[in-house]
Amino acid sequence: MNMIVRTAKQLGATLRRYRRQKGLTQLSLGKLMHARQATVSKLESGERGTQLGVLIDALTALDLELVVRPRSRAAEDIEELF
Amino acid sequence: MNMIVRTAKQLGATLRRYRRQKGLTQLSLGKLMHARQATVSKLESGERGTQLGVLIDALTALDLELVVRPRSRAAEDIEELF
DNA sequence: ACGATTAATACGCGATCGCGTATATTGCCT
DNA sequence: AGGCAATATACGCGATCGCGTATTAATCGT
Repeated sequence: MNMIVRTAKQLGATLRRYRRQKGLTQLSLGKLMHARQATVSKLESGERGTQLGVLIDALTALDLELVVRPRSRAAEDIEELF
Repeated sequence: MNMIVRTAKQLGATLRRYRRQKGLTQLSLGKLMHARQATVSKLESGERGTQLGVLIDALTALDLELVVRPRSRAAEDIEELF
């Protein structure tokens, strides 16, 4: 279940999905990454203003990693799902 | 050439690599994404404080996408390269 | 339907962003 | 070595972050 992400909203939605999958609440995840529940909320809602560090901390806490790669044509179909 | 990224520094280095590969300078990329050359510089240097929107704009301008996925054990070996 | 957990939003604060502009500093090429 | 392009830093400014704390609003299970 690897999620392709091109926008802040997609990124937020993806993180939320992984968080829930791990049975975490915004509060518990926030504690893991030393951030407030409100901050997690903003990140997941796809606010572009959020700091990069918050994203990195979330990835670490959720045991996720990023792959950066050229955009794939195939992915464009999937994009609609968001 | 898909880059695995777990830290802000790795992310910056990866973006720089892709930018150069496309023959762009920080200035020209900055114009594409409506940001200053200095902002691109900060992003590539891996400053965690950079805003998420800047990253997204850079990905768009460079025609890149992100894949979010569980951390792979194998990737840990490669990590040292950074 | 109702209480309880979870998520979204608010206020004031200090810190820091990206901005325009400008100036070091570095790196490359002949 | 010299000169130019590319990158890193700096200043002041307005905007916005994440923070602590708290309060709505939404979601869930029974």
